[in-house]
Amino acid sequence: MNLLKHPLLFYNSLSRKKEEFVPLVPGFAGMYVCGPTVYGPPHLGHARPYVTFDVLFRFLTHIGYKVRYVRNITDVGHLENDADAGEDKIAKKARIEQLEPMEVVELYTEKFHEAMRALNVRPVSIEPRASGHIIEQIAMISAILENDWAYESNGSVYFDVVKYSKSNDYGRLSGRILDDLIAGAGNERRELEGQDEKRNPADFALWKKAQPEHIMRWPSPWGEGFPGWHIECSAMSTKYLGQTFDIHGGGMDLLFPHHESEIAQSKGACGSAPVRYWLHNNMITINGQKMGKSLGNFINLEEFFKGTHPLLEQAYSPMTIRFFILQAHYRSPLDFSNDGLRSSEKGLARMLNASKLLQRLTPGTKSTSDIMAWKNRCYDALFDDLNTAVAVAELFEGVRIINSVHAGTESISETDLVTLRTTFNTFVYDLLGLQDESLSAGQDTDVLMKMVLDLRAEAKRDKNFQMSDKIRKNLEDLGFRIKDEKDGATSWSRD
RNA sequence: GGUCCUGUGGCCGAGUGGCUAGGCAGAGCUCUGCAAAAGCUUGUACAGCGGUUCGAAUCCGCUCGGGACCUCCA
Repeated sequence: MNLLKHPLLFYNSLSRKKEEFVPLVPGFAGMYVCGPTVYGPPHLGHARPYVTFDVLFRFLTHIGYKVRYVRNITDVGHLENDADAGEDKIAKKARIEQLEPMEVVELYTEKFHEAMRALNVRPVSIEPRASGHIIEQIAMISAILENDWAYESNGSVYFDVVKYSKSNDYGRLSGRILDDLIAGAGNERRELEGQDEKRNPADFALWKKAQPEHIMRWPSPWGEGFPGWHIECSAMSTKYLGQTFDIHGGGMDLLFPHHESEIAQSKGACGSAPVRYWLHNNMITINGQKMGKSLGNFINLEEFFKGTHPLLEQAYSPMTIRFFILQAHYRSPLDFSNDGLRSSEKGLARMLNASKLLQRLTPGTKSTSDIMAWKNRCYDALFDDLNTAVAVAELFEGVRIINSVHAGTESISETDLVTLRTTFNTFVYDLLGLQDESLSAGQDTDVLMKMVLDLRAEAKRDKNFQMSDKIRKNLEDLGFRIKDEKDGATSWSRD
């Protein structure tokens, strides 16, 4: 089976339906995902897109694509909506903590990377920083100005949405109608600084003049300032993936205005639509409400790993979080709950246990399950809009087969066993990116455990169950769970 | 107010015009010195009300509930 030729479907936010993925250049895939704004610690909401698109990255690579995956670090810009409107978020945080802005950026960039490593999110191909691409952003703004899609006003540059929309479908991606935006602008909109500089409230900033209190600032043809809220992604995706590229991903909350503006900027600068397939993951909610920085209801990933947040009844390991996310389809909302996380934790343990069992399964003469059909269902799930939820369900069918063969109620042929092993391990470890966190016990522990279990086996042979049970109990108290297998062997794992 | 999404068994969560999702929890049985695990069996859900259809949880309409975006946010 040539996996590269297999139809791969994506739900494209632009067309609002599933489309077959056809890359711009056969065999290559360009992918851009909006990265984090590094002015705070990463929270559960961050985990979703980065885990989701990590799986996509892994899957595209697995089926034979040469993938360039670009995910930015936003370390400049973005206005705040409080009394200090107009001030750079990062600058504000810096002032509060008495740090240089770049110190804040470094701190939270590293925190982000730590969390990603813990979640086994693979490093991306290129991770550009907005602050390192000021020149590119200025160049793009200049191009937009030259094409007359923007205007300068009091040291700032704004994109002329009204003019642009006369010959372009501004609002197509987000399903917005410009008249509605303008109509709603008068009452519902907050008083953002600089509104009076705009020709129309729907216009958005490409470059903002720096206020005196603004610490992060760069020189530009329009004076000292900082880039607008959306231009970095356009500039960096263009630089590393080209004027038009295959896949752009991000959270649904970025549809408008961020991604809508990206399209307008790219068309304004280059004349062509930047993205062929727009993929958006849904939100993680808490008590049915979006978990987000602005709502203040987020739980940091570190708090999950340590169980330190008041809403958490226990700690949840990175792999539990990852598995929890993958058990839902990326376009569905996912509600946080202790019960949900706990069931994911148990389910994952069962799956990884089966994986260990699989390595020492012995083949029989024939197979009682259709392994090829099962394998195809696993692949079909991911080919159909990256349905990890269905893939996980199929893997549990694999778990059932593995356990049944081990228990002797089913059998498997030698060739099917090879297929089962390859497919199961490929999906669990390579594609879903799960890992067994209990395996990192170390060689010393292995040796010692073997000795202790040998002693216990001896006690059992002597029918000294009092002793064997005591050993088991003591090990359990130390966090080691042991299990007597049917074949007389004893396996162990860490809690 | 506008645009869009959504409502599935105790909980979490797939999916589809007619055929088993899956996980967790629960019940029973089997295996086992005991334990743990595992296997087998079991629950017959799709917000409500209409309509289309031979047949709808799946399509359409209405009602009710929840959410996202419209302002930085994954």
